[in-house]
Amino acid sequence: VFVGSALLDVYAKCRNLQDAYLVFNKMPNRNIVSWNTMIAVYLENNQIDEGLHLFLQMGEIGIHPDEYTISSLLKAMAMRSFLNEGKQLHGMAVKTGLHMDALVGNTLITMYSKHGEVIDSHRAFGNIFKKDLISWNAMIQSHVKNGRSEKAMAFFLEMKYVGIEPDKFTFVSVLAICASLSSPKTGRGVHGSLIKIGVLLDAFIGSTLVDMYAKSGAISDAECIFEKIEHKDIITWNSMIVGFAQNGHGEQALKYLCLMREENIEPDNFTFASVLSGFADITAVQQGRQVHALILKSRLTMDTAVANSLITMYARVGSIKEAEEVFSKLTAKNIVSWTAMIGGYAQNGCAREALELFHLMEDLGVKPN
RNA sequence: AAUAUUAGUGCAGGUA
Repeated sequence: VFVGSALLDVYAKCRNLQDAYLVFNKMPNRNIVSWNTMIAVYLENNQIDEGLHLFLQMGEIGIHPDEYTISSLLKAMAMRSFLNEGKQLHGMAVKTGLHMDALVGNTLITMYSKHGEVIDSHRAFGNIFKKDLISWNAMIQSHVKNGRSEKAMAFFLEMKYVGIEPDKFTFVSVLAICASLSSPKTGRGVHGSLIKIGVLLDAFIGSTLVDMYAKSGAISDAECIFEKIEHKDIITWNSMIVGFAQNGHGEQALKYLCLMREENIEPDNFTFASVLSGFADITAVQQGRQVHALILKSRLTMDTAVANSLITMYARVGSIKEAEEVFSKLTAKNIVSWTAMIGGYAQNGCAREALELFHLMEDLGVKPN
């Protein structure tokens, strides 16, 4: 059984669903770990129904779920449209007392948070018998994601007060608060304490710092951190590039796009949307067209955000034709696409076109915001 | 001895 479960997990980590199921099926004896592993495999591969099915099967043959079973299911229920199922599972957990378990409780915090239910999230936190570091991290993150910076900060202070040492997960959340406050002072303080504690400057924490300083308008601090990060990943580069773009340094953003390509890091849609938005401010047409060409040449399929940036950029420089072309080719238009194009017409004195497009949008059932 | 829970980046419009 042990070997079988281990093997199962190996296939699971290799994303080999069929082989994992074969192993599971051929196992002479299955224990709770075998079931948990197999259920988790399905859930992680987005086969939610199969996962739930297996969960029911397990119950039918009289194997009781443990905290691992419940938490992996709850994690999957954090996705949209699964709130009810999540609540049912929560109910089951309460009956068996598993909701007081940290593993289950932590997952509940996150599940409710992702559904925007901060109060239930907080309740789940309160019900955990022995709160651990992850409980606090999840709770802080829950508040951050639901736009409650002060609450998040309060939890951060409280956790330190009760003697729990924050880790890099904690700091990522707290730095996100600082970024949203645009307060370099607070950010520097937090930065100082994470150094004190000895958190390493990896790509994750580094990118968060770059983002925080950039959003606080301290672009030179952001650059300074950026240089110090040894293993930069794509998000590190993107954070720096957005930083430049949002602080009115479109040229720098472009320069860093070139630099990252020289380092053989493939720009993604985030990169391009950021660089282009930087051009919209400085009305740099030629560079914008170059980047546009670069996108078309690359393997990347541009997403809506990139197209929207192109529309805005072309509209800003008065090239309505090019904006229209991008707009018409864009299949997955969202409200931003429509607003950008309508606004583009308006700013170029095409009031009639703007109105017509607005009506077309409504006719297609897109609601204005 | 095998399974598990928390973290980072982008696009339009808005009164100083």
